[in-house]
Amino acid sequence: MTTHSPQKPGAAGRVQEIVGRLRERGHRLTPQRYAVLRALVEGGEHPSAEQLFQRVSEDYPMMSPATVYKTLDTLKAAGEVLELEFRDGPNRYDANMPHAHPHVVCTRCGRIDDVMDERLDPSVVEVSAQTGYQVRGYRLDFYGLCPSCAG
Amino acid sequence: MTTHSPQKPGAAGRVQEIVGRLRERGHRLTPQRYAVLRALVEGGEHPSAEQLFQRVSEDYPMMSPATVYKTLDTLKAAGEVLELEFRDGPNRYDANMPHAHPHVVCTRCGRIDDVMDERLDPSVVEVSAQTGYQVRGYRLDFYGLCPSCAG
DNA sequence: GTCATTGCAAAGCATTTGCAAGTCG
DNA sequence: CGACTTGCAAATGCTTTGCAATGAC
Repeated sequence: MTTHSPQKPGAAGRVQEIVGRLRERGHRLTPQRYAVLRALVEGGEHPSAEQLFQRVSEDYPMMSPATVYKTLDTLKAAGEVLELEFRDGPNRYDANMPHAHPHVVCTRCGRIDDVMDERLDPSVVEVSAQTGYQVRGYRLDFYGLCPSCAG
Repeated sequence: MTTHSPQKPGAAGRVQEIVGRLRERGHRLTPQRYAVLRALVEGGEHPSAEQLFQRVSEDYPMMSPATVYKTLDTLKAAGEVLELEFRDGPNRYDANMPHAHPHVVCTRCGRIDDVMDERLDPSVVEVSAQTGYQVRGYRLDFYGLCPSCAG
Protein backbone atom coordinates (compact mmCIF):
# COMPACT_ATOMS: atom_id res chain seq x y z
CA MET A 1 0.00 0.00 0.00
CA THR A 2 1.28 3.39 -0.96
CA THR A 3 0.45 6.39 1.11
CA HIS A 4 1.08 9.69 -0.61
CA SER A 5 1.98 12.90 1.10
CA PRO A 6 -0.76 15.48 1.64
CA GLN A 7 -4.07 13.67 1.95
CA LYS A 8 -7.25 15.56 1.41
CA PRO A 9 -10.01 15.64 3.98
CA GLY A 10 -12.78 13.36 2.87
CA ALA A 11 -10.81 12.14 -0.11
CA ALA A 12 -11.08 8.50 0.86
CA GLY A 13 -14.82 8.88 1.15
CA ARG A 14 -15.11 10.42 -2.27
CA VAL A 15 -12.99 7.67 -3.78
CA GLN A 16 -15.21 5.03 -2.26
CA GLU A 17 -18.28 6.87 -3.47
CA ILE A 18 -17.01 6.80 -7.04
CA VAL A 19 -15.96 3.18 -6.75
CA GLY A 20 -19.48 2.31 -5.67
CA ARG A 21 -21.05 4.20 -8.56
CA LEU A 22 -18.74 2.55 -11.05
CA ARG A 23 -19.60 -0.88 -9.66
CA GLU A 24 -23.29 -0.10 -9.98
CA ARG A 25 -22.69 0.64 -13.61
CA GLY A 26 -21.01 -2.69 -14.09
CA HIS A 27 -17.47 -1.44 -14.38
CA ARG A 28 -14.48 -3.45 -13.23
CA LEU A 29 -12.07 -2.08 -10.70
CA THR A 30 -8.56 -2.63 -11.99
CA PRO A 31 -5.47 -1.46 -10.09
CA GLN A 32 -4.79 1.11 -12.80
CA ARG A 33 -8.27 2.50 -12.66
CA TYR A 34 -8.22 2.67 -8.89
CA ALA A 35 -4.87 4.44 -8.95
CA VAL A 36 -6.12 7.05 -11.42
CA LEU A 37 -9.18 7.54 -9.26
CA ARG A 38 -7.10 8.18 -6.16
CA ALA A 39 -4.71 10.47 -7.96
CA LEU A 40 -7.68 12.39 -9.28
CA VAL A 41 -9.41 12.86 -5.94
CA GLU A 42 -6.46 13.09 -3.59
CA GLY A 43 -3.97 14.84 -5.79
CA GLY A 44 -3.45 18.52 -6.38
CA GLU A 45 -6.21 20.67 -7.77
CA HIS A 46 -7.43 20.22 -11.32
CA PRO A 47 -4.79 17.87 -12.67
CA SER A 48 -4.21 17.20 -16.34
CA ALA A 49 -4.22 13.73 -17.89
CA GLU A 50 -0.46 13.96 -18.19
CA GLN A 51 -0.10 14.78 -14.49
CA LEU A 52 -2.33 11.88 -13.53
CA PHE A 53 -0.26 9.64 -15.76
CA GLN A 54 2.95 10.78 -14.08
CA ARG A 55 1.62 10.20 -10.59
CA VAL A 56 0.20 6.81 -11.30
CA SER A 57 3.29 5.76 -13.22
CA GLU A 58 5.29 6.01 -10.00
CA ASP A 59 3.36 3.05 -8.62
CA TYR A 60 2.49 1.39 -11.92
CA PRO A 61 5.35 1.78 -14.38
CA MET A 62 3.52 -0.18 -17.04
CA MET A 63 0.69 2.35 -17.09
CA SER A 64 -0.08 3.90 -20.45
CA PRO A 65 -1.53 7.35 -21.13
CA ALA A 66 -4.34 5.74 -23.06
CA THR A 67 -5.56 4.08 -19.89
CA VAL A 68 -5.74 7.41 -18.14
CA TYR A 69 -7.82 8.82 -20.95
CA LYS A 70 -10.07 5.79 -21.01
CA THR A 71 -10.60 5.98 -17.27
CA LEU A 72 -11.46 9.65 -17.57
CA ASP A 73 -13.95 8.77 -20.31
CA THR A 74 -15.60 6.27 -18.02
CA LEU A 75 -15.80 8.80 -15.21
CA LYS A 76 -17.19 11.45 -17.51
CA ALA A 77 -19.89 9.10 -18.70
CA ALA A 78 -20.75 8.41 -15.07
CA GLY A 79 -20.85 12.14 -14.34
CA GLU A 80 -18.21 11.76 -11.64
CA VAL A 81 -15.64 14.14 -13.08
CA LEU A 82 -15.83 17.61 -14.57
CA GLU A 83 -13.69 18.12 -17.64
CA LEU A 84 -12.35 21.59 -18.34
CA GLU A 85 -11.28 21.71 -21.96
CA PHE A 86 -8.53 23.97 -23.21
CA ARG A 87 -7.24 24.25 -26.73
CA ASP A 88 -3.87 25.59 -25.64
CA GLY A 89 -2.65 23.08 -23.16
CA PRO A 90 -4.11 19.90 -21.77
CA ASN A 91 -7.61 19.50 -20.39
CA ARG A 92 -7.97 19.66 -16.62
CA TYR A 93 -10.15 17.52 -14.40
CA ASP A 94 -12.10 17.92 -11.20
CA ALA A 95 -13.55 14.88 -9.50
CA ASN A 96 -14.32 16.65 -6.26
CA MET A 97 -16.97 18.99 -7.63
CA PRO A 98 -18.19 17.25 -10.76
CA HIS A 99 -20.99 19.72 -11.41
CA ALA A 100 -20.47 22.94 -13.37
CA HIS A 101 -19.10 25.84 -11.36
CA PRO A 102 -17.00 28.94 -12.04
CA HIS A 103 -13.20 28.80 -12.12
CA VAL A 104 -10.34 31.27 -12.15
CA VAL A 105 -7.51 30.31 -14.47
CA CYS A 106 -4.02 31.78 -14.23
CA THR A 107 -2.93 32.60 -17.75
CA ARG A 108 0.69 32.43 -16.76
CA CYS A 109 1.22 29.31 -14.64
CA GLY A 110 -1.99 27.44 -15.41
CA ARG A 111 -3.20 27.29 -11.84
CA ILE A 112 -6.94 26.81 -11.54
CA ASP A 113 -9.10 27.57 -8.51
CA ASP A 114 -12.76 27.09 -7.87
CA VAL A 115 -14.84 30.20 -7.34
CA MET A 116 -17.34 29.62 -4.60
CA ASP A 117 -20.02 32.22 -5.00
CA GLU A 118 -23.56 31.22 -5.76
CA ARG A 119 -24.34 34.69 -6.98
CA LEU A 120 -22.14 33.93 -9.96
CA ASP A 121 -23.95 30.76 -10.97
CA PRO A 122 -25.64 31.83 -14.18
CA SER A 123 -29.33 31.27 -14.58
CA VAL A 124 -29.72 28.54 -17.14
CA VAL A 125 -33.48 29.00 -17.11
CA GLU A 126 -33.24 32.66 -18.04
CA VAL A 127 -30.90 31.99 -20.91
CA SER A 128 -33.16 29.26 -22.22
CA ALA A 129 -36.07 31.67 -22.27
CA GLN A 130 -34.06 34.38 -23.92
CA THR A 131 -32.36 32.35 -26.63
CA GLY A 132 -34.78 29.57 -27.40
CA TYR A 133 -32.06 27.03 -26.71
CA GLN A 134 -32.64 24.08 -24.39
CA VAL A 135 -29.75 24.96 -22.14
CA ARG A 136 -28.23 21.99 -20.33
CA GLY A 137 -25.10 23.35 -18.77
CA TYR A 138 -22.56 26.10 -18.77
CA ARG A 139 -18.92 26.96 -18.38
CA LEU A 140 -17.66 30.09 -16.68
CA ASP A 141 -13.95 30.79 -16.54
CA PHE A 142 -12.23 33.92 -15.35
CA TYR A 143 -8.76 34.58 -16.73
CA GLY A 144 -6.02 36.49 -15.02
CA LEU A 145 -2.94 36.24 -12.87
CA CYS A 146 -2.92 34.23 -9.67
CA PRO A 147 -1.51 35.83 -6.52
CA SER A 148 1.93 34.26 -7.07
CA CYS A 149 2.20 35.28 -10.71
CA ALA A 150 0.87 38.78 -10.11
CA GLY A 151 3.86 39.24 -7.80
CA MET B 1 -15.56 43.26 -57.29
CA THR B 2 -17.40 40.43 -55.65
CA THR B 3 -20.66 41.01 -53.89
CA HIS B 4 -21.79 38.19 -51.67
CA SER B 5 -25.36 37.36 -50.85
CA PRO B 6 -26.71 38.45 -47.46
CA GLN B 7 -24.89 41.58 -46.40
CA LYS B 8 -24.90 42.60 -42.81
CA PRO B 9 -26.04 46.02 -41.67
CA GLY B 10 -23.01 48.08 -40.81
CA ALA B 11 -20.64 45.39 -41.97
CA ALA B 12 -18.83 47.65 -44.41
CA GLY B 13 -18.30 50.15 -41.63
CA ARG B 14 -16.85 47.57 -39.32
CA VAL B 15 -14.53 46.33 -42.04
CA GLN B 16 -13.26 49.85 -42.64
CA GLU B 17 -12.83 50.37 -38.92
CA ILE B 18 -10.61 47.31 -38.66
CA VAL B 19 -8.68 48.27 -41.79
CA GLY B 20 -7.94 51.63 -40.21
CA ARG B 21 -6.78 50.11 -36.95
CA LEU B 22 -4.52 47.67 -38.78
CA ARG B 23 -3.00 50.51 -40.79
CA GLU B 24 -2.35 52.43 -37.60
CA ARG B 25 -0.45 49.45 -36.34
CA GLY B 26 1.69 49.42 -39.46
CA HIS B 27 0.15 46.36 -41.08
CA ARG B 28 -0.10 45.91 -44.83
CA LEU B 29 -3.41 45.33 -46.49
CA THR B 30 -3.08 42.40 -48.87
CA PRO B 31 -5.98 41.09 -50.93
CA GLN B 32 -5.96 37.90 -48.91
CA ARG B 33 -6.08 39.74 -45.62
CA TYR B 34 -8.84 41.98 -46.80
CA ALA B 35 -10.84 39.02 -48.03
CA VAL B 36 -10.52 37.23 -44.69
CA LEU B 37 -11.56 40.42 -42.96
CA ARG B 38 -14.70 40.71 -45.04
CA ALA B 39 -15.58 37.06 -44.69
CA LEU B 40 -15.16 37.44 -40.95
CA VAL B 41 -17.37 40.49 -40.57
CA GLU B 42 -19.94 39.92 -43.29
CA GLY B 43 -20.21 36.17 -43.17
CA GLY B 44 -22.38 33.95 -41.01
CA GLU B 45 -22.12 34.02 -37.27
CA HIS B 46 -18.99 32.82 -35.52
CA PRO B 47 -17.18 31.17 -38.40
CA SER B 48 -14.29 28.75 -38.00
CA ALA B 49 -10.90 29.19 -39.65
CA GLU B 50 -11.84 26.42 -42.04
CA GLN B 51 -15.07 28.18 -43.03
CA LEU B 52 -13.22 31.43 -43.60
CA PHE B 53 -10.72 29.55 -45.72
CA GLN B 54 -13.50 28.02 -47.81
CA ARG B 55 -15.22 31.32 -48.42
CA VAL B 56 -12.09 33.21 -49.32
CA SER B 57 -10.85 30.37 -51.50
CA GLU B 58 -13.80 30.98 -53.84
CA ASP B 59 -12.30 34.32 -54.80
CA TYR B 60 -8.65 33.50 -54.13
CA PRO B 61 -7.93 29.91 -55.06
CA MET B 62 -4.28 30.26 -54.13
CA MET B 63 -5.21 31.07 -50.52
CA SER B 64 -3.68 28.84 -47.89
CA PRO B 65 -5.12 27.97 -44.47
CA ALA B 66 -1.94 29.28 -42.86
CA THR B 67 -2.76 32.75 -44.12
CA VAL B 68 -6.16 32.62 -42.48
CA TYR B 69 -4.58 31.65 -39.18
CA LYS B 70 -1.95 34.34 -39.49
CA THR B 71 -4.56 36.96 -40.26
CA LEU B 72 -6.55 35.85 -37.24
CA ASP B 73 -3.41 36.14 -35.12
CA THR B 74 -2.92 39.69 -36.31
CA LEU B 75 -6.52 40.56 -35.53
CA LYS B 76 -6.31 38.95 -32.10
CA ALA B 77 -3.20 40.95 -31.28
CA ALA B 78 -5.07 44.08 -32.34
CA GLY B 79 -8.03 43.11 -30.18
CA GLU B 80 -10.35 43.19 -33.16
CA VAL B 81 -11.58 39.63 -32.99
CA LEU B 82 -12.80 37.41 -30.17
CA GLU B 83 -11.53 33.86 -30.33
CA LEU B 84 -13.70 31.13 -28.86
CA GLU B 85 -11.53 28.09 -28.32
CA PHE B 86 -12.87 24.56 -28.40
CA ARG B 87 -10.90 21.39 -27.93
CA ASP B 88 -13.48 19.33 -29.81
CA GLY B 89 -13.83 21.08 -33.09
CA PRO B 90 -12.29 24.18 -34.54
CA ASN B 91 -12.09 27.55 -32.81
CA ARG B 92 -14.75 30.08 -33.72
CA TYR B 93 -14.33 33.79 -34.29
CA ASP B 94 -16.34 36.93 -33.71
CA ALA B 95 -15.12 40.20 -35.19
CA ASN B 96 -18.38 42.03 -34.62
CA MET B 97 -18.30 41.96 -30.84
CA PRO B 98 -14.63 41.51 -30.02
CA HIS B 99 -15.08 41.97 -26.29
CA ALA B 100 -15.99 39.10 -23.97
CA HIS B 101 -19.69 38.29 -23.79
CA PRO B 102 -21.82 35.20 -23.08
CA HIS B 103 -22.65 32.68 -25.82
CA VAL B 104 -25.00 29.77 -26.27
CA VAL B 105 -23.48 26.82 -28.07
CA CYS B 106 -25.52 24.06 -29.68
CA THR B 107 -23.89 20.79 -28.74
CA ARG B 108 -25.40 19.08 -31.74
CA CYS B 109 -24.92 21.33 -34.77
CA GLY B 110 -22.33 23.73 -33.43
CA ARG B 111 -24.42 26.83 -33.89
CA ILE B 112 -23.34 29.71 -31.67
CA ASP B 113 -25.41 32.72 -30.70
CA ASP B 114 -24.59 35.76 -28.65
CA VAL B 115 -26.51 36.21 -25.42
CA MET B 116 -27.40 39.82 -24.94
CA ASP B 117 -28.17 40.30 -21.30
CA GLU B 118 -26.07 42.60 -19.20
CA ARG B 119 -27.31 40.95 -16.05
CA LEU B 120 -25.29 37.91 -17.07
CA ASP B 121 -22.00 39.75 -17.45
CA PRO B 122 -20.02 38.43 -14.52
CA SER B 123 -18.43 40.88 -12.14
CA VAL B 124 -14.71 40.64 -12.72
CA VAL B 125 -14.09 42.99 -9.82
CA GLU B 126 -15.93 40.76 -7.38
CA VAL B 127 -14.07 37.66 -8.45
CA SER B 128 -10.75 39.46 -8.14
CA ALA B 129 -11.57 40.42 -4.58
CA GLN B 130 -12.73 36.93 -3.71
CA THR B 131 -9.92 34.92 -5.25
CA GLY B 132 -6.91 37.20 -5.05
CA TYR B 133 -6.41 36.82 -8.79
CA GLN B 134 -5.92 39.84 -11.03
CA VAL B 135 -8.83 38.96 -13.26
CA ARG B 136 -8.50 40.28 -16.81
CA GLY B 137 -11.32 38.62 -18.68
CA TYR B 138 -13.80 35.82 -18.72
CA ARG B 139 -15.57 33.30 -20.85
CA LEU B 140 -19.16 32.25 -20.34
CA ASP B 141 -20.68 29.60 -22.55
CA PHE B 142 -24.04 27.95 -22.19
CA TYR B 143 -24.41 24.50 -23.75
CA GLY B 144 -27.58 22.99 -25.06
CA LEU B 145 -29.71 22.38 -28.11
CA CYS B 146 -30.60 25.19 -30.47
CA PRO B 147 -34.26 25.60 -31.51
CA SER B 148 -33.70 23.60 -34.72
CA CYS B 149 -31.91 20.73 -33.05
CA ALA B 150 -34.32 20.59 -30.12
CA GLY B 151 -37.02 19.83 -32.71
C1' DG C 1 14.19 48.46 -52.35
C1' DT C 2 12.63 46.51 -47.77
C1' DC C 3 10.54 44.00 -44.98
C1' DA C 4 5.97 42.23 -43.88
C1' DT C 5 3.26 38.64 -45.78
C1' DT C 6 2.22 34.55 -48.38
C1' DG C 7 1.92 29.55 -49.32
C1' DC C 8 3.68 25.17 -49.05
C1' DA C 9 4.94 21.39 -46.38
C1' DA C 10 6.40 19.57 -42.19
C1' DA C 11 6.03 19.63 -37.32
C1' DG C 12 3.45 19.92 -32.87
C1' DC C 13 0.35 18.48 -29.21
C1' DA C 14 -3.27 16.42 -26.81
C1' DT C 15 -6.27 13.05 -27.53
C1' DT C 16 -8.49 8.99 -29.82
C1' DT C 17 -8.59 4.59 -31.99
C1' DG C 18 -7.50 -0.38 -33.50
C1' DC C 19 -6.28 -4.43 -31.98
C1' DA C 20 -4.00 -8.28 -29.70
C1' DA C 21 -2.93 -9.77 -25.10
C1' DG C 22 -4.26 -9.79 -20.39
C1' DT C 23 -7.40 -10.13 -16.36
C1' DC C 24 -11.46 -8.97 -13.24
C1' DG C 25 -15.62 -10.93 -11.56
C1' DC D 1 -14.35 -18.30 -19.07
C1' DG D 2 -16.08 -14.30 -21.28
C1' DA D 3 -16.46 -9.64 -21.65
C1' DC D 4 -14.26 -5.61 -20.16
C1' DT D 5 -9.55 -3.43 -19.87
C1' DT D 6 -5.02 -2.62 -20.86
C1' DG D 7 -1.05 -0.95 -23.49
C1' DC D 8 1.22 -0.22 -27.55
C1' DA D 9 1.51 2.21 -31.74
C1' DA D 10 -0.57 4.51 -35.36
C1' DA D 11 -3.89 7.86 -36.57
C1' DT D 12 -6.60 12.14 -35.92
C1' DG D 13 -7.63 17.08 -36.10
C1' DC D 14 -6.59 21.64 -35.65
C1' DT D 15 -3.11 24.86 -35.38
C1' DT D 16 1.69 26.47 -35.63
C1' DT D 17 6.16 26.92 -37.63
C1' DG D 18 10.22 27.24 -41.02
C1' DC D 19 11.56 29.07 -44.95
C1' DA D 20 11.99 30.65 -49.66
C1' DA D 21 9.34 33.43 -52.88
C1' DT D 22 6.31 37.31 -53.37
C1' DG D 23 4.52 41.87 -53.28
C1' DA D 24 2.65 46.18 -50.49
C1' DC D 25 4.15 50.58 -49.40
